[in-house]
Amino acid sequence: MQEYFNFDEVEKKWTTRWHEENLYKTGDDPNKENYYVLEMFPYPSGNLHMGHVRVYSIGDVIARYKRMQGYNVLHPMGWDAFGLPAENAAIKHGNIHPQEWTWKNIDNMRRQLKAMGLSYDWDREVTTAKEDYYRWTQWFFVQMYNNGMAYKKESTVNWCPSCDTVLANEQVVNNACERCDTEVESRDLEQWFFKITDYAEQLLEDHKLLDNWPEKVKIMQKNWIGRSEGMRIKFSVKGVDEELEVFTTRPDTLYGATYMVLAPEHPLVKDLTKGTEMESKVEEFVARVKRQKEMERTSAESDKMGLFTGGYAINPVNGEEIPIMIANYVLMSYGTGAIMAVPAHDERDFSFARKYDLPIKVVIQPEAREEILTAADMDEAYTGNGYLINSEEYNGLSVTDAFAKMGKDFEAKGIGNLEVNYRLRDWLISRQRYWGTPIPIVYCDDCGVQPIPEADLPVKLPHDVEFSPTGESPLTTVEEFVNTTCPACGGAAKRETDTMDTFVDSSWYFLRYLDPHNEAEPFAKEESKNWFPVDQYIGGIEHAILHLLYSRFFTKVVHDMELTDAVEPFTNWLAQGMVLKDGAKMSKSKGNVVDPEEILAEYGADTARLFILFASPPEKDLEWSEKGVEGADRFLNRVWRLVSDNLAGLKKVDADYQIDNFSKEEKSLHRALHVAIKKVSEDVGERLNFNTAISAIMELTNEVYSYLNDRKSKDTNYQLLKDVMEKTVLMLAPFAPYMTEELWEELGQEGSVHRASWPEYNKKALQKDEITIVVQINGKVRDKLNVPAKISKTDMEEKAMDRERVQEYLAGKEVIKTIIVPGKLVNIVIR
RNA sequence: GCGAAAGUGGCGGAAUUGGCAGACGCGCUAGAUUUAGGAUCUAGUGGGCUUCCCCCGUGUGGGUUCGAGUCCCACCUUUCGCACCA
Repeated sequence: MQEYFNFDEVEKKWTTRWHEENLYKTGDDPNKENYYVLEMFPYPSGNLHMGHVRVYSIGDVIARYKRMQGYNVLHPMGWDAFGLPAENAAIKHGNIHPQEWTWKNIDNMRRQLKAMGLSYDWDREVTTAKEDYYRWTQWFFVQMYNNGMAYKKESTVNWCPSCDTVLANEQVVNNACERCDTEVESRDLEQWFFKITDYAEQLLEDHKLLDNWPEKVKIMQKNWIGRSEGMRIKFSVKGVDEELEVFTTRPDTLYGATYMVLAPEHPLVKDLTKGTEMESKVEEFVARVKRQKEMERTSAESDKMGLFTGGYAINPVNGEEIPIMIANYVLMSYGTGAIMAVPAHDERDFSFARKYDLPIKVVIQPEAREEILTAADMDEAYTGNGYLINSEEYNGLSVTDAFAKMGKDFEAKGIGNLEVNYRLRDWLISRQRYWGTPIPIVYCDDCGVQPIPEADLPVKLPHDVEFSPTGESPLTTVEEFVNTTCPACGGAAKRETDTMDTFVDSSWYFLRYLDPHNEAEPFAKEESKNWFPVDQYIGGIEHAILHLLYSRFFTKVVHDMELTDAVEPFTNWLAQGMVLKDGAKMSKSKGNVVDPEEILAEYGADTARLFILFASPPEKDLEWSEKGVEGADRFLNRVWRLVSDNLAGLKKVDADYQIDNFSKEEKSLHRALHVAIKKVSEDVGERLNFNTAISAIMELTNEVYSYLNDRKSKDTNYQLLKDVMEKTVLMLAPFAPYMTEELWEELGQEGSVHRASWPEYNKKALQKDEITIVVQINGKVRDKLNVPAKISKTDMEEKAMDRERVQEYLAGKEVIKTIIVPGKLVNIVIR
């Protein structure tokens, strides 16, 4: 046996054997429970980065641990292979096709993942850009078109001028493109949408089922969905035969409405101003607001701009005539695009009213205030609780009671309806780019919009395309693609040329893994019963809204299509932290990138994995440290040497012994073993705290070293040592799969360590004969003493009191009381 | 502005239920081994001090408690999310 761990040799040896034995094939033992662990699949950029190393190391430890625990484990890997960088690379380099670029990257990254020793079932590899996958993405689209979940409409959408395509709302961050950070523009276009808003309530409601999701992420999604309860109230408009509807969360302040505001895009604006002296002014104003960037318009700090339209609305409760304004701070995309303004009790309305000198009428009186609140002494809106004033029969009611009573009354009188509104918009899925799933729709002059029949799927993405971005989909230039026949009438028709957002591809890949070779359906329902939902999902928090919300939506759609019983895709989600170097995220521009390939070449996969799991708990950010990597390497070699140095002795015996006549040192080592098993099992299995699990194994290893050092001249108990080493190797196996496999073989074991059972601890072995208790005087530790483990409370107190040191402290003082925590401490309170 | 999380040695971090703060690792110091270096092993390593005794110590200030890193209140700093959504 080598004296040190030669990772290169060992990795080569076991990579081959594992492949030959198909060791990580998904289990199908009917006597075992199933467990599905999944990490977010990568975009094939070409090379792994440290973030990948971290997330896949975490997933692999869980997969390996669960296998050893006796589960059938589904642990698959694939490629989020459609997307812009492939096209951009093609444009930049001129001579490489996006497909070729992608396939090449996948090959390289697959090689890198394999080098990391990850236990994937590669037979289930899924690639979203392959026909056998996107065919089913299209199939889902057609199903969704047929049940009304996919539809086309013209609206104002976000356009990224750098990516030359529209974006979904979720892909716009601070008014900039989530991918390239370019400021987005608004365009009015006809686009395809998924009706995610139909599921707004359920997406919120079902957060309840996601106990083990980070609270933060649920809050982010909740904010994004933006549910608010309120009322839709109808105002009549003076002199115009039309009603003006507003949405408000404060119907209780209706008596305080002193003006109305329409979004500049509101259709009523034209009706109100047509032919009036205001017409040209209003038109000018609308044009000005439209020129304003979305950012300026929707930022809380920016100035509110408004203009009187000349029209008046009638307050339905008291008949008051109130002026109708238009203003930039009211958005057409939320609610009805119009509001009733209650400046006394809404901050935005207040600042607008002050700026344009509009009346302010107080209708809520703060409970705590003695004198009556008036508009004159307000310098900000009062939005808190209180009771109603200036509101006729509702005077004196609390805000909550008024809301309830007015809601009921207004509904009865036909003034308004209780309504729930959401900030969430439908998901815009069309993209004007080449490298994506074609939308399976044709347009026929006679039959209109026609989905492609199932039998004709996939609509293949043509290969030879001039894909330089022009703002229109590159597919429009491919005549063989565009010109087709109508599936309904057989006449000439044209294909949809937009492709789908790649987030569509990744919204259901976790379902395809269940049954990746199924040619008849996206997956068999039976397989979803076996494996779905994912028991443990792992990935970056940057997808808190995007991918995770879309996947939840998709799962609910698939559920309602009766293809699965599950309503949520990911039972547990671990959001892993970033990998930092010098306190900052690794990036090319900062020049602080550490290439995983170099680390693997220098230290091997086991060391790289061990370090990245040891340096920090998985959900926190991790500071990369070359010294830390060396430390991990040192530890693995310490374990290796324990086996190699004692191999002769270990080979002679079995791990079989009676503890009854163990020496003190042997007992202590035996106990340390079982303490470690308990700790590691809990940390890996329940807490997912791999850093402390590894430190527990290190402590055990340190115990073995001190045991061997203490006994230099005496006999080593090889039976015990063998047991300790076997179990150390088992516990280390999920972290360092190569080295442990080699040691397992050296220890004379048959079969793979990764098919062996996880060790169990013995409760009895954890017990101590003698324990150390602490004696405190007034809460300060003053003495420690060793006592039998089974000592009674009174004996504890007695022994503590007997101590010389304690007596010194007690001299001349009065003992007020003593607190005794069994097995831990005695605290003597003196005065 | 609102919301959430965090703040512990020189560094990464541990302390799971209110009970010995600093496990484990890095770094550092000393010793052993070695021709030397590296590697390895052993011991030490929060600060102070009248040095084996005591005092101080988990962002700051207060509080609850026999006892607080942990609970409560106020504040500071950092990170993240939201930010005219009616």
